[in-house]
Amino acid sequence: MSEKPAEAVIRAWARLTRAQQRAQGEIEAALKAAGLPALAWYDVLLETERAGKGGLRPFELERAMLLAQYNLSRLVERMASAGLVERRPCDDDGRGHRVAVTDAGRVMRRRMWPVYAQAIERAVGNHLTAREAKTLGDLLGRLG
Amino acid sequence: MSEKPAEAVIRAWARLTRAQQRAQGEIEAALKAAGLPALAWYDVLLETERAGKGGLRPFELERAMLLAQYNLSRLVERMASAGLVERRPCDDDGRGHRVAVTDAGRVMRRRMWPVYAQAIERAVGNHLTAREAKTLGDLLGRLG
DNA sequence: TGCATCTTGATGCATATGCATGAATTCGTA
DNA sequence: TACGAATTCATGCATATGCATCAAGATGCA
Repeated sequence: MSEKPAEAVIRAWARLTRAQQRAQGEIEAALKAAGLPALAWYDVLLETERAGKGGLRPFELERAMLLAQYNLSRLVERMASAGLVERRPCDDDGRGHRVAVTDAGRVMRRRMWPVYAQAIERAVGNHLTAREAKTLGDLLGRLG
Repeated sequence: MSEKPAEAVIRAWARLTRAQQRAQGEIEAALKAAGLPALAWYDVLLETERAGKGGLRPFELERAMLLAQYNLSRLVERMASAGLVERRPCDDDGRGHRVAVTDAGRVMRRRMWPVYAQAIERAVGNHLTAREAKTLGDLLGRLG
C-alpha cells in the first residue's frame, strides 16, 4: 500500500478540495450575509444539543469536529462569552469541564438552520440527482 | 430550486467537509514532517510552472486557487522572499505584475511532489478502488 | 480629451490560528 | 500508598487571515 496514486485518485483529491472550498465559501457567505455566526459555531451548537442536558467534554467536541485542542478551547471561550454555551465544572474529572448549550444557543441554532440548509441545497443539492447525492455520500464516507 | 435539501444531500455535505479536512490534515502533516512548505505553496508553484515562461497575473492565481485577493498577495510575498517565485513588472498593464516561478521554485516543487503524492495515496487512494476513485472524481467535478 | 468608474494589488488594524509550554488532575504501577 | 507518566485544558507569543481602505493605472463614455 501507499505507492504512487493513480491519475483518478489525484483528480479525486483535487476536486475534493476544490468542491469543499467552493461549497464552504458559499455557505459561510450565506450565513454572514444573514448576520449569523460562522459554520464552526453551528457545529458546536449542534453537538452540544445532541449531547443532551449534561453537555460534553471539550476533548469530545474536539474529536467530533476535527479541531485542534487550543483552537477548540478558544472557540468555546468566544461562544461562552456570546452566551451561546456555558462551561460547567465536571464532577467526575477535576481537570476538565463540560460544555453545554444555553437557551440562547438553541435559539441561535434554529435561526441558523434555514439559512444553512438553503445554502447546502444551493451549493450541493442543486448539482446532483438524489441518487448521485447518495453515491457521493457513500464514497466520501469511505474516506472518513 | 433551492428548497430544503434532502437527507442524502445533507449527509453528502457533512462528509464532504469531514473527508476533506481529514485528508488535508494528513497531507499537510506529511509535508510538515518532511520539512516542506504547506500545500498552498505547492499549488502556487504548480500554477506558475503551468503558466510557462511569463508567469501569470496575481488575479489569475487568485481565481485558480479560490483564494482571497489580500490572501494571495501575501502568499506571493512570502514565497517571493523565500526565493521560490518572483514578481515582474507587467508590460501591458501598469497596475499589476506577473508572478513567475524561479529555478529554486521548480526544484522545491519536485522535492514536494513525492511526499505529496504518497500522502494523497494514503489519504484517498487507499480507501477506494480505481473505479470508485473515478466515480468520486466525476461527482465532485459536478460541484465544481 | 476629461472625468467618473472599474480593476488590480497592497496594507493597517483587528481577529483567528499554530506552536510550544504550563498548570492541574488523573492514571498506571511498583 | 507514592510517584512518574499521561490526560485535559488554557495561554503567551509568533504568524496568518479577514476586513476595510487606499493608491495607481485602465476603461468607458459624454
